[in-house]
Order: sequence, then C-alpha cells, then structure tokens
Amino acid sequence: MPTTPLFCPPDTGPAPKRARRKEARPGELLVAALDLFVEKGFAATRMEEVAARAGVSKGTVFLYFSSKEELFKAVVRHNISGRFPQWNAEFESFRGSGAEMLRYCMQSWWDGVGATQASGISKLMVSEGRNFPEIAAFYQSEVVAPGHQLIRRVLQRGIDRGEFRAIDLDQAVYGVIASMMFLILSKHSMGMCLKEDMNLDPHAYIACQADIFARGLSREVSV
Amino acid sequence: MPTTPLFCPPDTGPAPKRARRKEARPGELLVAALDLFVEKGFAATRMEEVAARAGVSKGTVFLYFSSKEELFKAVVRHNISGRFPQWNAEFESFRGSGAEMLRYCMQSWWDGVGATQASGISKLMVSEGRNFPEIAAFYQSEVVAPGHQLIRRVLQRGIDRGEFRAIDLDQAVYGVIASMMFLILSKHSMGMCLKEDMNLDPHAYIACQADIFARGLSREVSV
Amino acid sequence: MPTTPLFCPPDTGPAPKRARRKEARPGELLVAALDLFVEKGFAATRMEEVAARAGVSKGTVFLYFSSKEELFKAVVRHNISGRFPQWNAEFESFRGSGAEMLRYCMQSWWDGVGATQASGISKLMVSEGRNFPEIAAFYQSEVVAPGHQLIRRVLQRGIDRGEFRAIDLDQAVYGVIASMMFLILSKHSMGMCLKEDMNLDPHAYIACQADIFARGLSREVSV
Amino acid sequence: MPTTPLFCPPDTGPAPKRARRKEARPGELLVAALDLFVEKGFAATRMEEVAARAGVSKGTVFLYFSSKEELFKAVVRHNISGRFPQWNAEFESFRGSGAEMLRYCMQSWWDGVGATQASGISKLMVSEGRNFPEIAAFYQSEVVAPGHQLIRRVLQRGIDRGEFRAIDLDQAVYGVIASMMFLILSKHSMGMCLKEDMNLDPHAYIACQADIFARGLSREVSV
DNA sequence: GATGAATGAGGATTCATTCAT
DNA sequence: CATGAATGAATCCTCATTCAT
Repeated sequence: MPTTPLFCPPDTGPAPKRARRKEARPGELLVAALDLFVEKGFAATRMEEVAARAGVSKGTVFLYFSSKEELFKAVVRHNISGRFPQWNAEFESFRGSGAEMLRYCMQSWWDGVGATQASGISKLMVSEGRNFPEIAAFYQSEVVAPGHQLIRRVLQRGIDRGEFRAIDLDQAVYGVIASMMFLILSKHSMGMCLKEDMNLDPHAYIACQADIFARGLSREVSV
Repeated sequence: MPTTPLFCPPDTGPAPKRARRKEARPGELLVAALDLFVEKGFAATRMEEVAARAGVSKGTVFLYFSSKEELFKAVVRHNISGRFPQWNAEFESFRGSGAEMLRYCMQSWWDGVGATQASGISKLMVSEGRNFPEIAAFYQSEVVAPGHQLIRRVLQRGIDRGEFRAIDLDQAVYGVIASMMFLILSKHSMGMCLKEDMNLDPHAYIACQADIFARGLSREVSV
Repeated sequence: MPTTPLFCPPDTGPAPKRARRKEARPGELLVAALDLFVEKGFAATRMEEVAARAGVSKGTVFLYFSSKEELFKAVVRHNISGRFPQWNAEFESFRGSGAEMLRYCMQSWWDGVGATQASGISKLMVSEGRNFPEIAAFYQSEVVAPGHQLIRRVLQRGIDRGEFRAIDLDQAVYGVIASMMFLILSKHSMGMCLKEDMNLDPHAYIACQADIFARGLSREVSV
Repeated sequence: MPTTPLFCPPDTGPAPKRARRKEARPGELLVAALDLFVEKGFAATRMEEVAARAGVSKGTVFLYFSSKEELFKAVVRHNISGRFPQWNAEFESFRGSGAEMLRYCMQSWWDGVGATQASGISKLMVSEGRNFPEIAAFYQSEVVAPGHQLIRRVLQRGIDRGEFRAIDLDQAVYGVIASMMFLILSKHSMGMCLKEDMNLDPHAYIACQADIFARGLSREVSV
C-alpha cells in the first residue's frame, strides 16, 4: 500500500545502497532532508545533497516532492509526533505525585521524541518559521498547542492534588517547555548554549530540572 | 516597560540621494543586516535587501564589508555584549537575597540585552552556528562561557549564604539559561514556542521563572 | 592551400533543444572558448558568449568547467600540441639538406598547427601570460622548451653536415621562432603587424624566411 | 601651457609623492596606464589601480580622461613614436653598406623605442587590437605603415647598391619586423617565447639577426 | 580642481527545476 | 520510474562612472 508516500514509517536501518526499494524512497528522502535542513537550514540545503544522501539522483526527489518547499513541508508534517493521543491516555492512567509525573513526562518525551531526529523539527521551526508562516501555523496547532495543553494538565493535576501552588499556569508551562527546548537546541546547534567543551547528559539534566520545577511549584516551600 | 523598540531608524526625513555618511553607514548596515539575518537567516537574506533597508544601494554594502560572510561576522561581533565587566561589578556590590539577585539578573539582562535586537544574535547562533563554526566558537567564548560563569556565581552566592541547596550547579545554570533562551526565541521566532495567540509578558515571565528557580533551589523545602 | 578553415562547427541542422551530448560538449565548449579568448582576451570574454557560441546555455558551461579560469586552463591544455614525439621522429628520418629541413619544418608546423585555431594559444600566452603565471609556466615547458630544442637540433644538424656556420645557436633559433610568431600574430591580431590592406600568404612567407635563414646561416657566403 | 594634456613629454623620473604638479598629472596617468594595460590587458586593468599608481584618487583620472576607453586611446596616441621624420632624415644621410644600415636601424630602434615602455603599445595592439578597431587602424597608419615603408627603403637601398638580391621585398620586410616584434614580446610577456630561464640580450640578438638577414639577402651566397 | 563615497549596470556563479533518454 | 544533462532565474560581487563635498 504505497499510496500515502508522505507518511512512511521512519527509516528501518541503513538502506542497502542502490536497492530498488521503491516503497522506502520517500521515507529515505524525508530522513535525508530532515538531517540537512536541521544541520544547514532550508536555504543552505541543496536538493542534490538531499538526493545524494538518500542515494538517489537529483531528478528523483522531484518525482516525490514537487518543489523544495513541498519537501520541507512534508518533512515537517512527517515528523510531527502523533503521540498526543497516547500521551493523553497515559496521563489518565498515571499513578504518582505531581513531581513524579512531571519528571516522567519530560523523560519519556526525551526518549520518544527529543532524542530522535524528529526533534530537529523544533529547531527548524525556530530557525525557519518566519519564512514559512503556513507551516509554522500548522506546527503551532499540531505540536505547540497540544503540548502546552498536556503540560498544563500535568501541572493542574498537581494543584488539584494539593501538591503545587496555584500560580500562573501558563508561565509555569513555559518554564517546562523552555527546559525541553534547551535540550533540543543543545542537540541540534553544536551545543550553542552550553558551557565550553561540556557535554550535557539529558537524563541528568531532566532529572535536575524536573526536581527544581517540582520544588519550585511546591506548596511546601518558603523562601 | 520594555516596550520601547530600541532600533528604530533615526528617520531624519527623506534622505538626500548620494549622501556621504562614512561614519554612520557601517552602523546602519549592521542594524539592517542584523534584522534581516535574524528574520530570514543568513542564506535567505539578500545583500540588496540589506542595502535597501539601510537606504543605500547594493554596491555600498561592499564598500564596508567585503563579502556577505564578513558582514555576518561583523554583525555578530558588533552585537556581542561587552557588559560582563559591568555585570561582574554589579555582582560584587549587590545587596540582597539569592532569590532577589537571580531575579534582578534576569530582569536587567532582559532590559539591557534580551529586549533589544542584539538578542537576535543568539537566535542566529542557534540557527546558523553550524554553518559558521569559527564565529560560533567566538560567540561561545565571548558570550556563552562568561554568561554561564556569571550565573554560576550568582547561584553559588546563594549556596554560600545558606539560601540555596548545594545541587549540581551546571545543571541549575542551564535551567536559568533555558528560561532566557526561551524569551529570545519567543521574541525572534514568531513565538514559535508559545501557546496559540498568546503574548508573553517578559517581565511577568521572568518574575515567575525566577521565583520558581529560587524556590526550587531553596533549602527550606519539604516535598 | 591553407585556406580551409579548420574549426567550422559541424552544423547538423537546427540543434534540438536540450540535447544531451555529454561527450561532445566539452570539446565544443573548448573550441568556442578558444575562439573568444583569442579574439577578445580572457577578461573581455563573457561566459555566456562562450555558451552561446557553443549553442548551450550559461549554466551548461559550468557543468563542465568549474570556473572561467578553469575553462581557460582547459583551453590551453587541450590545444597544446602533443606533436613533439612525432616531429622528433621525423627529424631522425629526414633526408635532405639543412635548408630543406628548415623549410620543411616551418611549413609542416604551419600546416599542422600554425594554421589552426590551436595557434591562438600562443597569442593567448603573449596576451594573458602574466595574468596566469602557472599556466604560462606549463606552456613554457610543454611548448616553448621542446619547440626551441627541436629547432636547435635542426640547425645543429646543418652545422654538423657542414652546411651552416657555427654561430650562436640560441639566437638563431629565436630568429626562426620570431618568424613563426609573426605568422601567428598576423593570423590572430587583425594583421596588426602587416602593411595596410595586405594579406600574408603563409606558404610564400615561410618559403622566403626559410630561404633567408638558410642563406644567412650558410658557410658559403662572402659579404 | 597645459592645454594639450594628452601629449606631454614622457615622465621625467619618479614623481615626488603627492606633489601638486598639476601640469604633470596627465603624463603620469598615461605612464601608469601604459604599464598596467601592457601588464594586465585593457579589461583586467582597473581605473583605481591606474589612479593609485599615478598617486591620485580615482575621480581624478576622469578629470583628464572621460572614460577608460579614452584613456586607452590617449595612451596609444601618446606613445606612438613621432620619430619617422627623424629616421627618414637619417636614412638620407646614412653612409655605409646595406648590412651596416640594417643593423644600425634595428639597434637604434631598440635603443630609442623598443627598450622603452612605449614598445608596450605594440604588445597592446597585438592583444587588444581586435577590441579597438578604430585605434588599431590609427596604429596601422601611424606606425605599421611608415615602419614598413622605412625598412623597405633600407632593403631597396641595398638592392640598388648591388648588395642585396632582388627578392620579394615585402616578405623580407616582414622578416625584419618579426625579429623586432619578438624582442618586444620577450620584454612584455614574461619572455613567453624564450627558452626556459634564459635571458635575451637585445643587442646581441639584434646583431645576430641583422647579420643573418644581411647574409641571407646577400647576392654572394650560394646554398 | 581633487577627493572618495555612492551608484548600478554587468558578469560570474549557483541551484531549483525541467525533460529527453 | 529513474536519471542526470540542460536550463535560466536569482544572487553575489566588481568596477566604471558620477557627484556632493
């Protein structure tokens, strides 16, 4: 059923060179394009590079994507996580404190999305969003808004359970998102935000940030 | 009241054709170029646009900057804050709690740098750093490292004063930086990270984040 | 009968648009480029003209030569005669007097090289050599030095046979080369050196010069 | 009387830097321009270079020459030897054999013209003549034709005196001119025509060539 | 006059896109 | 379908020329 070429499953290991895996083509192109767009930006990425990295010829890219901009849009669409239903379900069934939940959310986001190339999409949106308002709006509604909403529910649950203070929820959510964006940017921008020569251990980082947030939101703190 | 946009062009009436302004030109060009590089990225910015925005012709840009890349480098160099000496001095003389100091730091960073176009440099580094490793390294050593160090001293001071817990300082610093990066990206990326149709009040945001951090680091917590 | 122009384009009817001629292109481009470089000089030749004369579009030239300078170098390299082995072989087997040999050499050089567009390379080296020291050195060692050596051997043979006087060989060689350069410049520089409205018949010219040289070098003179 | 700026006497030694020698300006510009045109060709010479070498600013060149092409024409006109009247007078009064006269002519041409920068004009005409048909025609009539005529008279005199054979005079003249052109090209083209690493002693060269010509034209030769 | 900042037409080069094979 | 040669619009950059000072 190769009729929906845009939403192929992510690449299944290194493609055998020159194999005529017609079904896999678009997927391989999307992977190659994502890598290059994230690394070099939209304008600085050449279609021929994308083709070369996917092991096909220049012309072939246009067989699947009518233009560079369409390729870009497809890359974004393809890599936008459709995990919110699953995450919402997990939210309902989660047993544990607000602090535990917050930490669990951040960790599983990292393991499932942040650590993968898909997180490059967020860097792309930061870098190129202004050049692609339409696709930015799509990203907004498909990723940002649901993500914000989910984190908001996590914090609200903590408040409802009497664990967290009733503070401005949106601001608090932004704090959590900021932590995650920082990880993404560290991953995709040469650690542009990191102290010189320092590696960032994502799990330790998340543990620490989640802890700070939980304590920072706790009712039981006196400064 | 950080609403006063800092980089409005002077606008001294309809500029005379072929005006000779050797002193003013480079600065005007750097302002125009910063705006465009931040808005569209390096590759997508045309030199002629830069010229037009600065009110000069194509050729004039090359009179002052030998190439597009040199212009880019000059933009970065020119906008890199030399405020660290002043900030370090302020650090020494600050009187107040760790929480107050953290908040003060973040607020005055915002008012002095974050709210200005200069903060676009950080977005540029995130977006283009990989394409300019040399300039990225410069940014690293001139901005990231001193900034990290300064925040670290702020937190260490809190620990020394018995206000903050002795946690992994680097991770904590990253949390603070993450908050600030988030503001920058909100400013320069169409609020790509923000909940739909929502404006971010930087001062309120900073107040909230500083509060969360201070409480999150506080010794007086029982979770 | 040196009137047959050597480099007429094949002219196979109106060329089909977008013809694919990977094999033929470089050669066609080199021919077109040689013509134009010789006619107008390197700097005054536009790549688009070269393309047009070869019947292709601007971009196609860059498909085969990465820059104008590379095209120039390729033109020189391509047109540098590899005839010295053959000529040296002919030298060995030649039967005849020194005068006959000198004349034969000059005539066959003209028929094989001088009369073709390839001789434009010499004009190019005169005109542009200083702008391309590297390629000039290449021309030196591949053309000038072997050519000098060959003519020297011709004259030395005449001396050895007792026909020619033992004079400063290098100077004599220069005289022969001067004659040939004059023909080349006449061909490629609008007869810049010729008497007004006068055509130069190369074969008659060579016959005369060879005769003068032979007599001028002869032992049997009483002045 | 600086009203005929184009025909100033050749430069009188190195001009004192920045001296306001208004009268000398055009002459200095012509010298600088000749050097550069000969060295790099017309198209590759920048007006600013000419200005710099003459010690004035870019704009000043246009004060004296309305365009680059006019400058080029002025350079040619200025450097075209007006010596033919003098040389013709010398011809009339010369006492000596044909061989002596030929040699004397070539030597004094070299000393008076060939060895000076003015001879660069000939290289210029070879290199750029096709791009400047008008100026080429001027050169033709002012230099080539009179020069040819003069050499012709020299040879004819030898014939008339019974020293030279009655051969095709034009061809013989070309031989003499070829010798002289060779010297010019050696001087102005990196010795593009010379054997590797070999210097050419012009006087020895001329002595040798004149000798070969004289003998070659002599009636008393038997090959 | 002299200067050199400013201009903008022109030319080299790139690269998304097309299309014959 | 796949290829990659060919195209030409778009962009960087140069430099002859202009002109305000």
